[in-house]
Amino acid sequence: MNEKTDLRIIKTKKILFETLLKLMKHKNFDKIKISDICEEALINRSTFYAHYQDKYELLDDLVEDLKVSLLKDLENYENNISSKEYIMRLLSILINHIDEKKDIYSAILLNNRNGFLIDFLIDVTERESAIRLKNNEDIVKSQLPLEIIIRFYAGGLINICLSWLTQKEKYTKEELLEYINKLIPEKI
Amino acid sequence: MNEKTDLRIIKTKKILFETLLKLMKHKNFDKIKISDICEEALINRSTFYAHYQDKYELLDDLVEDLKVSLLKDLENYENNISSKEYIMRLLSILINHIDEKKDIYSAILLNNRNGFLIDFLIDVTERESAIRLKNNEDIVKSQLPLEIIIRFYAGGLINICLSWLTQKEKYTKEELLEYINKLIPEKI
DNA sequence: CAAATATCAAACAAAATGTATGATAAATAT
DNA sequence: ATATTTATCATACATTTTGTTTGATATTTG
Repeated sequence: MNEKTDLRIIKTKKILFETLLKLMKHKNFDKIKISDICEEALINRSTFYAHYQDKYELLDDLVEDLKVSLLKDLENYENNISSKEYIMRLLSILINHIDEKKDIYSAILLNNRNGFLIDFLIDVTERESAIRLKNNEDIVKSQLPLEIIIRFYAGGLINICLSWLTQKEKYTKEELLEYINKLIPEKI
Repeated sequence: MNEKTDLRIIKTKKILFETLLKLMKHKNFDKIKISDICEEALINRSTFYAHYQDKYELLDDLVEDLKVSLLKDLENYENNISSKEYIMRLLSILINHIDEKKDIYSAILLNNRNGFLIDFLIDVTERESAIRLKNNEDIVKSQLPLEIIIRFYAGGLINICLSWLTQKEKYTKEELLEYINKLIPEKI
C-alpha cells in the first residue's frame, strides 16, 4: 500500500480496493471493466493506468495486502508445542483472520477467484507448518513425506474454513474449532 | 459435446477445446483473446460466436465435458463397504481419472482456474460421499456434521491430487494411494 | 441427389482499452 | 508560509478487441 506514501496515492488505491470489492459482490470479476471500476470509484481512468496496467494487477495488489496482514497475524505465537496443538493455534489465527476480513474473502470467493486464495493460504500455512513440523517426532515416525501431510491438512482445513465462510453463520467460530479439533488425531 | 450431432459442430467444438487447452499452457486464460483462439484453431471468428457468447462459455463447456467423464468413471463401483474402504476406492478412481486427463487438468491449474476445478471436484465427491456415508455408523458416532467431515477429506485429498499433478512424476499413482491410505484413519 | 445448415470471408459498428497533453489541485519540503 | 514537486483531472484520440451482419461456399443429412 506504500509507494512512497504520498497521501493521494494511498487514498486512490484504497478507494480502488474498496470499489473493486464492492463490484465483485454483484458481478463476476471477469466481467468487470476498468471503466466500471473508475466510474464507481469516481477516479479518472488515466489515474487508474498511472497505478496499474490492468484490473488483474489491481486484484494482485489487493491480495498482496491480505497476505501481509495474515503474515503479521501469524508473527508472534509460541514455538515448541506438539504438532496437534500447533495446528490448532495456527487454525485459530487463520479463522480469526478470515473472520475479520470476511467481506474481502467472500467477495473473492464469490468470483471464482478461489484459485488465488487457496494458493495463497496454502502457501502461507505450508511455509509456516514446514518450519514448525520439520523435526517433529511423530511425523518422522509416520514415514510419510512432510509435504504430503501438510498438503492434506492444509487442503482439508482451508476447505472447511472456506465453506464456513460461504454458509454464513451456520456455526460459530468456536464450534468450528471444536469440530476441527475432533478431526485431527492426537498423533499425526 | 452433442448439439444434435452434426459432424461439423462436433469437429468445431473439439478443435476449439484442443486449441484453448494448448493456448492455456503458455498463456493465462485471462489474457487469451477470442481472436487468438480462432486464429490458432483456423476457425472463423463468426463461427466461434455461433457456438459461444464468450471464452468463458467455451471453458464452461470444456469443464462440463470433464465432469460428465468423471461421473461416468464413478458410475459403477461397489456399495456397502466401510467408510475408509469406500474413500480409498473413490480416490483411486479420481486419481486415475485425473491421470488420464492430465493435460487438461494441468492446463486449467496453471491458469489460476483452480476455483473451477476444486468446486467441481468437491461437488462430485461430496455428492457421492454424502449418499454413501449418510448412515455410516462410525460417522454417526463421531458427532460431527457430515458436511464438515466431507469438506475436510475432500479438500485434503483433492489438494494432494492437485499438487501431485503439478509436481509431475515425483511419486507414482500407487505410492500416492499408499500415502493417502496412511493418512486416513480406520475409523473416521 | 436435393434440402438443410455450418462454415467462411469480408465489411462494419460498437465497446473497451491504452496513451498523450496541459491545466488544476494537493501534498511535500525548505 | 511559500515554493516545489507530483498526483489527479478533463479531454481528446489511436488502437485493439469484440460482436453482428450478409451472402457465397462447402459439408452433412435424409
